[in-house]
Amino acid sequence: MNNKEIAKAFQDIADLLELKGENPFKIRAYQKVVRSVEHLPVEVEQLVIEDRLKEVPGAGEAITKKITELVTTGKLGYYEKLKSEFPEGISTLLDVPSIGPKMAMLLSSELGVKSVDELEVAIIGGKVASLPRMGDKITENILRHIQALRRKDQRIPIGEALPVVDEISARLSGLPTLKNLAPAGSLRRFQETVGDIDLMGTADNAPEIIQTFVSLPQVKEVLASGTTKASVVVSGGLQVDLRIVEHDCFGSLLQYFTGSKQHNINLRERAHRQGLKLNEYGITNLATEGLEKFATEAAFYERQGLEFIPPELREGQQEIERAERGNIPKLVELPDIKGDLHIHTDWSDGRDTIEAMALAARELGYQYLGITDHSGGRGIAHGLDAERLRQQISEIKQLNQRISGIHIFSGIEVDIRADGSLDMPDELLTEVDIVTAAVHSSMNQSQEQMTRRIIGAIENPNVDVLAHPSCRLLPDREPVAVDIEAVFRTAARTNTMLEINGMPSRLDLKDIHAYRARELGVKLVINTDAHSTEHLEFMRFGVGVARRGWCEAQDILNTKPLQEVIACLTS
DNA sequence: GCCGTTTTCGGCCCGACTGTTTTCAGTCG
Repeated sequence: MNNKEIAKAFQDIADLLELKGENPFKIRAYQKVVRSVEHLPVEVEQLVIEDRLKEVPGAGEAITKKITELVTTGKLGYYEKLKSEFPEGISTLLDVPSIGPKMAMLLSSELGVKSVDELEVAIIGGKVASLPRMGDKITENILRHIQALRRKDQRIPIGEALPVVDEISARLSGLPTLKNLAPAGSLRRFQETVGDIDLMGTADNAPEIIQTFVSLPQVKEVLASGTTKASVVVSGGLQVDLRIVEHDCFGSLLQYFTGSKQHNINLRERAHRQGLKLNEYGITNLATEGLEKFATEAAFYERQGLEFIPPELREGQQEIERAERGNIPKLVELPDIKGDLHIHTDWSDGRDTIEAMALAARELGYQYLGITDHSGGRGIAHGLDAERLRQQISEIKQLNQRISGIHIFSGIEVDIRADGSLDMPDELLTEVDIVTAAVHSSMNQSQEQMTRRIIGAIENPNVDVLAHPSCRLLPDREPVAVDIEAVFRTAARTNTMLEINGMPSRLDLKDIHAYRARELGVKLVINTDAHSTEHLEFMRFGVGVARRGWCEAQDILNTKPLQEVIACLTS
């Protein structure tokens, strides 16, 4: 049973306990464990085997026992019993925003409603509005939420959200009185998907700023517009909120709206033990009731005796304990990156020439660029065969003599065939500077087959890097079934690097996998998989994932200067 | 159900908003 399934079972337990009206703190305990399991870099099954469940934040004696039962038997008696106490489907009502446990139970007990569809019928039939404490406004609101739920209203990949923010920020940053404009929320934490966008800033003339914001050309609909805050929907359906606040509380406000929820809960619990109360306006000393304000987040954390915690780490894992000890890593940053080692050109399925890509890379300040076009393999458009790869190697040699200021590595993204063999003869792989291996076909293999296939490839001494290891595509294609832990252990043993692919639809390795690979001593490389010069900009997405994986520059090959990379690739 | 620089019981993050209420419960982030 994988972590996703375990998390779902415990989320369901939390929902049912809510419907039951259980102690809210008990419910919170289950929810905390759900979030922990979702962020866990290792499989819970593995922790059960090694008797290490106590390491899961929030798992105490009772929940540890329940997890063990669920993992070892595939069933959980407590969960089954709980489910039997409620009509099936009732917890799906909780998926509708504005419907909580109390209302769900009321709808179920009074009207027998147990699905969103039935709820809609009941509302239209006027049955819901006649219930106690219900009125037309509530039912209209529920209907709106049901329709939004159906429309799509799902979370948007960060690759789509960030450009929208950039565009809006560029427009607003022209306003001379607006300061500190920054996104908050899951976008700032660089989660791979975001629900909506929260922008924050400080200004003396908030109403004017808000007016400019709601009048932007990309705004399709204004949901709310006040003197300090506005909500709009921009083209593409994304909701964007802008909040203008006083300069002197900006630090605590930004911290509050950045979250995550679990991080903030943990932080406040800790503050409470110190006799302090945290809120978005600052820190209150509970004894004196005096409020201290903070213009920056760093000062806000410092006042609590904590090192600054970068937003990407604020997920309620071990970041607060680490900050207490002054032990927060110096995370890798975009300016640390000195080259890109996985890109495509018009020799295979890329758009631009090798030279155009190299010049664009030089423009970004890079020292090197690795050309890794596809091998001919199974139907990949214009893949290189042995003969064309030789030609390309020779062209790269000539280009390196002609172009200064950037070094071009020859390379190949060689296909890992279904049987685990590579789609290019070994003698040719020894002639290129960098060999990147990747799965592009037969993705439905069993976990056993796929694991053997990938491990076989990275055991080949000519393979330097395993590209996009899970092969997932956001938002639709699930990762292939593979024992990722076994892949990491093999990569560590064979000194094969794993890629963090920054293409927004991939982000693969993902954050928690990057964390685990690094922990096991695997060297990582952040690439864009660019198919055109513009795609080289995807590097920031890869860096964002690496930061969420607690990676420092030293963990990443392409933060090294050219000579070190050459030494690494030839060793 | 968890957890401990007020420890093995008695606490548990904090505030805003909304609708329906006549003082607050429910929901959300």
